[in-house]
Amino acid sequence: MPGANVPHVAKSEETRSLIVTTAMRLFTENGYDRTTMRAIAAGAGVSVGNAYYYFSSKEQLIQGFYDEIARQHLDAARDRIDGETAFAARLKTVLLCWLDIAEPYQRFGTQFFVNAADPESPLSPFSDDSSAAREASIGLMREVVDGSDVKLDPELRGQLPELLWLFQMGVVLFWVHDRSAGQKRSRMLVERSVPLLARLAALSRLRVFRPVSREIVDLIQDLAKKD
Amino acid sequence: MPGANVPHVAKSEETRSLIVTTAMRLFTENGYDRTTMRAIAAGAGVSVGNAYYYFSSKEQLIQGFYDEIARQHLDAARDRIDGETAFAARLKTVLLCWLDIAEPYQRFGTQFFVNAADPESPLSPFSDDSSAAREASIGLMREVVDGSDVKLDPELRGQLPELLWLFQMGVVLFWVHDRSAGQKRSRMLVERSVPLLARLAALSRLRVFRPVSREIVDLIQDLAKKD
DNA sequence: GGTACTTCTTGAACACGTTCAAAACAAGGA
DNA sequence: TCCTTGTTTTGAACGTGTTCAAGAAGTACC
Repeated sequence: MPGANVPHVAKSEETRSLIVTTAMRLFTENGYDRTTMRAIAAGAGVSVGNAYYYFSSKEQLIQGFYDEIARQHLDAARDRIDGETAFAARLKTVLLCWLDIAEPYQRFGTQFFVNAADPESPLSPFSDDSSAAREASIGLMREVVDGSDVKLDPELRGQLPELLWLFQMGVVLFWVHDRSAGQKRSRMLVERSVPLLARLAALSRLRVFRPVSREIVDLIQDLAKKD
Repeated sequence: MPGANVPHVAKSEETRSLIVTTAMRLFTENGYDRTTMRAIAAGAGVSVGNAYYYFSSKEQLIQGFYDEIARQHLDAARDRIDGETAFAARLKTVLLCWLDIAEPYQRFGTQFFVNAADPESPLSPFSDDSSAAREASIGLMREVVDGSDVKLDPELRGQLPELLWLFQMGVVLFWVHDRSAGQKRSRMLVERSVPLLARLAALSRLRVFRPVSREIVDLIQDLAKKD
């Protein structure tokens, strides 16, 4: 039973965290590829085999790190959109907030998202292993919509958080390829695409646009089935 | 000077092609990861070092293969859209044609596109090394637009081929993650999204929609600058 | 305290992609 | 025929991620 003084459990958790901390430090210092498992183990003062006892692969080591970014983003974004009621402003804030938090890690974040692009990898944003993080992110987008005063086709409203999450994945994809200073191209993408999205969403209530809007929602729903 | 009977040059080219052929066979048989460079070399009856004399890496081996798919797609798609004048039909045909041609290779195609997701990799669709193939694909999309009778906002018309190419990249991304039999989910995506795109494109001429449409085009143009 | 059981740790060994110095081969000129 | 120069081929060796049998350390029960 876990308690305040159960030394062996604490020790184990300590070793685990020591390994992941060392790994993150070395990744940021030298990049993912140039950091070897031997170096991580040596830096943490354990054997290679021990690192593999806690993490099943080198890839796995960054999962914890990914969770950390996601957690920071949720907290910071919730804080920043509090009180704001305009849909576009809320969405823009959430996305820019992600760019802020992820900025220091872009260098090896790239490597991370390359691994994540593998559909077989548990790091894929679409995988079962990522479903908790994914649901949390979609939940944030739901807050963005629900906390705003935007008027929407009700059909669209239910689906919108998921669509916004997909859009965020698109922004991340762009960010991974973004080599501009301070990722200012990614910021431009957000600054300018968000108002457009907001206008498109508003247009969804127009009669000419409605059937198209409905069909888009239907299609996404069908594609999401059994995935 | 290359001629009909310059045996040593022919020999070199023969070895190169023998290696790539063997590699492709083994990749399709066993998958990319499970095929070792040693196995490829052995299968081709050469030494490992020799394979590296012709191809600088294992990744590089699939570049030739990628070019082959692209070439087949260009030929087959041009053939299939000949005579068709409806924009939606032309676009749908081109995209479904790609799915047809790529189908046998989905198994290790996945691995290929994972490598391609790395922005640093020469295999990235956005890299300089891929610019020739990229331009060819965009050119095909231009044929799709120009050979059709679609009426468009002229601002949009110039940019549309590039946008359609981007859309195709999106379809490929979906396809990579598609585990359904015969990739029927990807086919559904194409079948149903293309008519929607066509309707959206047509809507671009409506007064309410125009400013939005213009801004989208501007944004894409700015984002494409110096990239 | 001794004994069985689980958790944790080790480092040698393996398989793979990749490199490289050296050898083999080809071709042209003396 | 021998020498020179450039191309092609070799396979041992290196560095890497990963595995695994073995042992050490800790825990629980008698």
